This record gives sequence, structure tokens and C-alpha cells, in this order.
Amino acid sequence: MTEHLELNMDAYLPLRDVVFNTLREAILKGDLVAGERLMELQLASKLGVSRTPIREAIRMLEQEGLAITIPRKGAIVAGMTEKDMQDVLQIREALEELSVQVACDKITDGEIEQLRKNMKNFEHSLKSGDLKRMAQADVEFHDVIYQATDNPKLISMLNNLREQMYRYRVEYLKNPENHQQLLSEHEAIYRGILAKDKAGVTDKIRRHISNQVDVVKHMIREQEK
Amino acid sequence: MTEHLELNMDAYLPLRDVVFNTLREAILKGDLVAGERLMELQLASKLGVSRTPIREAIRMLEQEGLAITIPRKGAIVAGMTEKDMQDVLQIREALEELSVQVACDKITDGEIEQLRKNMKNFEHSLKSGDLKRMAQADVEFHDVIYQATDNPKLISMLNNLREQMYRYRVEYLKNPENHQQLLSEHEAIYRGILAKDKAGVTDKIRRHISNQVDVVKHMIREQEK
DNA sequence: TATATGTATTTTGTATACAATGTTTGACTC
DNA sequence: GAGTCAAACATTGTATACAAAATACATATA
Repeated sequence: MTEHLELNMDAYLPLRDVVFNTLREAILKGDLVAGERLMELQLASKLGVSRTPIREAIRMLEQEGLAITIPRKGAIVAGMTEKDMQDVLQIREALEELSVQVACDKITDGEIEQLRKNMKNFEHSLKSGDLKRMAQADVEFHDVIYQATDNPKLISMLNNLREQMYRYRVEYLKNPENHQQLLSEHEAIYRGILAKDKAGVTDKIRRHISNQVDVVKHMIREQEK
Repeated sequence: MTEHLELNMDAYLPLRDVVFNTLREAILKGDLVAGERLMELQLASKLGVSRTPIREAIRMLEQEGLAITIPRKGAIVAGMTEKDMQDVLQIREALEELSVQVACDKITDGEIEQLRKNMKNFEHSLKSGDLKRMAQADVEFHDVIYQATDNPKLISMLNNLREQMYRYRVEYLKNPENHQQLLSEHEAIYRGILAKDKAGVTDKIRRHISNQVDVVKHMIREQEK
């Protein structure tokens, strides 16, 4: 029998996915601002591909709510009003509550240990001053909880909802005044899950999200000036 | 000034949307079964269009979780295992609870009246024996609640989650034994919203969904034989 | 000046062509 | 007969061509 060398030749990604990821990130980070037109030919030449993968990527963005296309007029980057953000956070609150409740039931010892590690890592990242690292560490903390739900659909929905406000999260982290609060919220959530205290942890996560509502509201108002 | 005649020339829909809707319905109704390949050329000739709109529609289906594509191999209809269905219903329960709670706060008198009408209409539809009409009336009842949330994102998510189990809903309605229970559940939900009794109506909707979990589980087991 | 109107340009919608990869089949070897 | 290989075929990936609609712009007209 021939030896099977797994060289992982998975370097290949269809161009549509490359384009999709590129545009997605650009939108979430705010490099492409709301209302901006997504013109196929222009994007195609900028990214060095033909219109076909661009069009397919736009269809995907559309489905995720990141772009809006008007037939025969073209696509634009979807905007997020304060109302939109409130709506998203309302949904997120419900699903985050669900996820911690399920996590209380299903989380494994290994995952609890991982949660503790990621909480510590987030704490360290705050001292580093590296915004990207903070955001990443924050994501990783919450991800452990998501993963513990063992519900892939829920995980992807939560990730999606969270990414929708990436730019505001980063802004939030810029202000060191917020760090202590974030940390203690994470700790409270961790302790709640450790104790499998569903009611308590539900309350903690609700506050964690509701704080974000306030922050995001404030930022949107600033931005709209 | 010239009179403005709104002739509503909106008859036009891009082919990609026509294809998307067609395939989507076919999948949700079970006409296209899980695992079935979605071959571009074949679909194109069957629907009388070129590959381009087919490909774009597949990208959209993919994003909704209704199709899975493996690069350079093609797309297949996504399957739903019992686990998948449980996962979806877990999410749906959380969001349905959210929606009735918000509805208790925000619902208008007009919407309450509409809810009553749609409840009655559902009752009548049960006597008609017309499955499609029943399913439609059921949808319309719940839609009033969704609309009352005034959260478009939530509405579209709930509609999407609901549609994912369309085929099972229809099966469920086929059995007249279930009719009385459905009706009394609807009535309980209606009364709860009328009384703005959040806790009560949350409990009702939870049971309404959890009944579906049982039914769907049972059906999937039947089907897998 | 303000408003039509006609034409050129841009942009999207759809179809098709070509390239690259995957799959099948059948001859060939052992 | 099982396994290998290569050629033929099928299918997806990407680019391009052509059609149709929207837009921009210049001109004419009141």
C-alpha cells in the first residue's frame, strides 16, 4: 500500500471566497463605509479578477446583510443606524443568554479550563495596548462559551452578530477606562459558569451586552455628527 | 404639473432571484432532497437560463445554509439531521420567546385585532382540509407577533428558522389529532399577549415550540427508516 | 434659468467561451 | 479478478462578450 502523504494542498480557495472575505472585512472594519457603491468592474480591476467572482461575492454579502443591491442599479454597503444596532443587540442578548444557559449544562472541564486561560489572556492583552490582540482575546473568551453549546448554527449566528459591530468593539477597547469593567464582567461570567449558576450567569451576560448597547449608541451618535 | 401615474412596473426580477426562490422552495418542500447534487448546467437547461444566474443563486442558498458547496466538486442540497433540527429549534425557542416578550410591550391595538382575526382564520382553515391554507394561516398568525416586535432583523431570522422546517409543519398539520392542541395553544398565546402577561405567554410559546421538537423528532425518525 | 430631450457613457444582467480540475471508463498488466 | 493507468468526458472556475438599463452630459427650447 502506498504511503499517504497529507501535504494539505488546501491552499486553494475559489476567488469568490477570497473576494468575499476581503470585502467582508473591509466593511466590518469600516474601510468601506455605508452607502459606498460596490461597482463590479472597479472592484474587479482593483482586486485583479474578473467580474464573475465579484458578483458571486456580492450575492454572499447581500445574504449576510452587509450589502444591499437594487436590481439594475448595483450594490451598496449596508448601513447600520442606531436602530439597526439596537435590533441586532436585542437578538444577540437573547442568543447570548441561551448560549450561557446551555453552556452551564454542557461545558466540559477542559472547556472550563480553556475559558479560564482565555480570560487571563484577555487580561494580559489589555496591558499590551495592542487593540487587535485585545479584540482577538475577547473573541476567544466568548468563543469557548459558544463552542460549549455544541450548536453549530447558534455558534455561527452569534459570530455573525458579533462581527457586525466589530468596529465599535475596537473603539470601545481603545478607552482604558472600560478595561476594568470588561474584566470584572468576564470574571463574573466565568465564575457563574464554573458554579453552573444559570440564573446568575444569565444576568451577568445580560448586563455585559446591555453595556455594549449603551456604548454603541453613544458612538453612533458621535459618528453621526 | 403632470399627473403621476404609478403603473407599478415592478414586474422585473433578476433571474438569479427567480432561480433562488425556485430552488429554495424546492428544497424546503422536499422536492430536492438532501444530498442531491445541484449541477449548474443541468439546472440551467431545466430552468431555461444560463449558468450565471444559477451560480449566483447557489451562492445565496449556500449562505442560508440550504446548500453546501465543495470547491471544484459542486453543490449539494444540505441535509437536516435530527440534531440539526434540534439545534434550530433551540434557537427558535429563544427568539420566539424574545418576540412575544417584545410584542407584549409594543403591540398595537390594530395588531391585536389582526392577531385575533388570524387566529380565527386558522381555526376555519383547519376545517377546510386544505393543507396549504392551514400552513399559510398558521404563518399569518405568528407573523403578526413577529411584526409587532418592530425588529426587521429578528423577523427575517424567525421567518428563516421557521421555513427550515416547512415540510415537517405540513406533515404535522396532516394529522387532525393535532388540530385541537394547536388551536388551544394559539388561543393561549393570544390571550397572554392581550393581557400583556409576559411570563405567561413566554411559557406558552415555549410549550408551543417544544411540542414541535417532539413532533419533528418523531418524523425524522420515521423518515430515516 | 429651468426644463426637456437626445446621445454617449457607464453599469448591471445574462450568456458563452475557455481553462482547470474531477470523474468515469475501459484497456492493460499482474 | 483486482489493481493501475490513460484517455475521454463531465463539471466547476474564471474571463469575456454582448444586451439592456441607468446615468451623465450636452444641447435645444420655452
